[in-house]
Amino acid sequence: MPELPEVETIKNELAPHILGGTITGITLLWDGIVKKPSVEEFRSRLTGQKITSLSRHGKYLVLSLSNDDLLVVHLKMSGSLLLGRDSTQQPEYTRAVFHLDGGTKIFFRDPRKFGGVWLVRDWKTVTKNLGPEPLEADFTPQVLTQQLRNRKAPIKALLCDQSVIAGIGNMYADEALFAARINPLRSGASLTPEEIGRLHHAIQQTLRAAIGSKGASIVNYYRPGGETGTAHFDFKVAHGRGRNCPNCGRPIQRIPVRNRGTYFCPGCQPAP
DNA sequence: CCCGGAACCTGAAGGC
DNA sequence: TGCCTTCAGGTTCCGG
Repeated sequence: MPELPEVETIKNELAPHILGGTITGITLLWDGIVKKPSVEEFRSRLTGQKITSLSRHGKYLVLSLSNDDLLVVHLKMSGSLLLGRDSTQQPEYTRAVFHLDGGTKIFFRDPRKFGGVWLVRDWKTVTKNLGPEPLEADFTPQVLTQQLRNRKAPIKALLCDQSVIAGIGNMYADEALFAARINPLRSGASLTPEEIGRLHHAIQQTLRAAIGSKGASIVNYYRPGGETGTAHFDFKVAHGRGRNCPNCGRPIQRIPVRNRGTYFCPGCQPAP
């Protein structure tokens, strides 16, 4: 499931292969992957454009093009962008292929058809209300305090809310809360300044470590070269069904929070 | 504005 | 062996 560390890794590993390349054509195997504009306009505006830069905003990947259009990509839960050459066999569940001059291909593989691409002038029209980037210098404990102020929802749900913080999803929310020793059901407003300080540190630490490990390959995450990441080997609680807490040895618990599987240690993260 | 739940979508895995 | 249920979860939409 691509979250911030996975999308960051994809951006970094895609860049050297596609930066400066020109899109010569698009093969669509499932039209529904194009969210905006129409399929016809998407194809005509994209063809012939040079890729001038890559950036990431939250879980969105943005390719800047020479005509000032932006190709915005969201992989949602099961999407991957795989590099290939002319001779490469098309992976199963490929929904779109971007052909570049020189023979490079980018396969958008997405078994569950949740992902999408947009061709827009301003990426903010796609990402709507994106909160602060957790790894930017301006993401301070004060900013986190402000984002959680007066919020009654469980902190787990708030961490996964892209308008509160950009880029965190189910896995890293669980990991950050464990590292900060905060129960996922605590309300945002109930956190003390000390707990917010711990959480702020835990979020940055968890995301940075995961980027260092090239992302977590629990299910359906592949890097552009087809390799997996290794961040999940460092997970303490996330997807820890049947395992014990590495700190205190108690069984890791799984509870639903906003219909999402939430893993935590009842000893290290005491109930509210 | 805030909150929680449903819907979207399909393959993998486990139970009986 | 095969059918059924559960799980995986990012985002948007809707009702209260």
